[in-house]
Amino acid sequence: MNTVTRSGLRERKKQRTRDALLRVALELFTTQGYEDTTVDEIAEGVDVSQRTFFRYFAGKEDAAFAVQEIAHTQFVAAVRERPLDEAPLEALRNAVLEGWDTIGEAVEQVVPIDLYLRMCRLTEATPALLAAHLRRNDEVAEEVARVIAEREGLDVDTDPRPRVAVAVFAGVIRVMERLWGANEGLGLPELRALTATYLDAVGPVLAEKWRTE
Amino acid sequence: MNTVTRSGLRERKKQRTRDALLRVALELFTTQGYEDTTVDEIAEGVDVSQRTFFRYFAGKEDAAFAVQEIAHTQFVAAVRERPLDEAPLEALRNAVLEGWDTIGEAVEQVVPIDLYLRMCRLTEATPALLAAHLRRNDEVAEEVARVIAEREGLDVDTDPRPRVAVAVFAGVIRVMERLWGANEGLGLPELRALTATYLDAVGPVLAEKWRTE
DNA sequence: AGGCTAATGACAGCCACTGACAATTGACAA
DNA sequence: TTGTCAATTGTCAGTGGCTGTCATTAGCCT
Repeated sequence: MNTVTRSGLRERKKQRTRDALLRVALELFTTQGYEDTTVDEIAEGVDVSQRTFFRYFAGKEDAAFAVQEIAHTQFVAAVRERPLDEAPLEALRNAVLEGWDTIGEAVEQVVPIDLYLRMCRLTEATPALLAAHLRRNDEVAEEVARVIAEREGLDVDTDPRPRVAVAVFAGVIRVMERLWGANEGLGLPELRALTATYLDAVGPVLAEKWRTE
Repeated sequence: MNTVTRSGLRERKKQRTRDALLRVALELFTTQGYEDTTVDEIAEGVDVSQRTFFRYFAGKEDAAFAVQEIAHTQFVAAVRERPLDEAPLEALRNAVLEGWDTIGEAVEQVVPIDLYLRMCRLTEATPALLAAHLRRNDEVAEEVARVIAEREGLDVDTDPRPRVAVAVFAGVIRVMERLWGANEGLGLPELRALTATYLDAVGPVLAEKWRTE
């Protein structure tokens, strides 16, 4: 005769194991490098078998991006909730800037924010991780393109504009990521500012001539 | 001392081995899938040891992109040789369109062009390959950004415009790649036309409002 | 308490990839 | 032509990511 514990002991235990694996994984990745960290080390650090690690994560890579996925989910949701009177690129811009403001608390519920930022840097510096990151970005772009198309009442497979708009936007974000990865010690506020600066650069880029003399 | 004698028996033999490995690899990839093809199978198909395969290619992935790299190299070269009076995006556009016209002969010297096109489709459909492809694109983008910056006499680390321009361009190309991958049976001419169409869509995308009613 | 089921560990095996060393084979000069 | 040198290759052993299988453990429910 137990009060209906919505979250059984089982569920809580699973959650704790997953969190522990994630934290240990990111900690090891960021301190000794992604390639130089074995799954056995991670599992050992949480005192579970290697097999258990693979029951929680599809692979090493999956653990590396578990936190990033929070950011992606949040961004897509933000785009969905933008007022309909905003133009597409305006909505994307506002959504990403809003994201920089709220990402902190969202991430902090799983791992320290500092760990997340270090992981981002590592991604930029590790070829295998960068490749995976770009592919995930590509998937998010497709999802966002569908959202934009729906906002504008367009068919994403007929009208090229939604996908092109998102591609342009994603490209600029990517440039910003690269820049951030290259410069040591830029925090979230600087990131926000950089994003705005780079998005503002899109207009001038399309001008015919850049040279003034 | 003859400097011309690049054609030692040794050199020719090596070249033949490499070509054979490449052809067999792509043939197997495109017929039975990338993941379902083992390096042992490829090596066996050329009658060399697995170890030898890894002496010619850094990995399975490397073989999959050996041909694509020809296209990349050619594109970068084309951008470099564009007349200086063309605006940045104009130069990129012309370079890529010119690339579609000449890619055929360049590729055909190594593998049948049809094999290359099938490989491109496979890349789009195989997550691991798509990730690697996007990373390589990213590298090319950085290289091209430096070329554009030099053309315009700008410092690529100070002025955001070269990288942003290339990112916008690369984004549009990516959208086109995805579209091409989704539609069966589009050949090179259609690809060329699609590229032009999508590049033309960039301007309208930046307009404030898309909805006309 | 005892049966049911989900979570785990232990083990075997596949595949990509690497280092080391010995065998082979083209290149080149005596 | 032959012997020496260096490049190419094969063999073998080993590491690490990842999966299937099966027995064991541990939460849950009556």
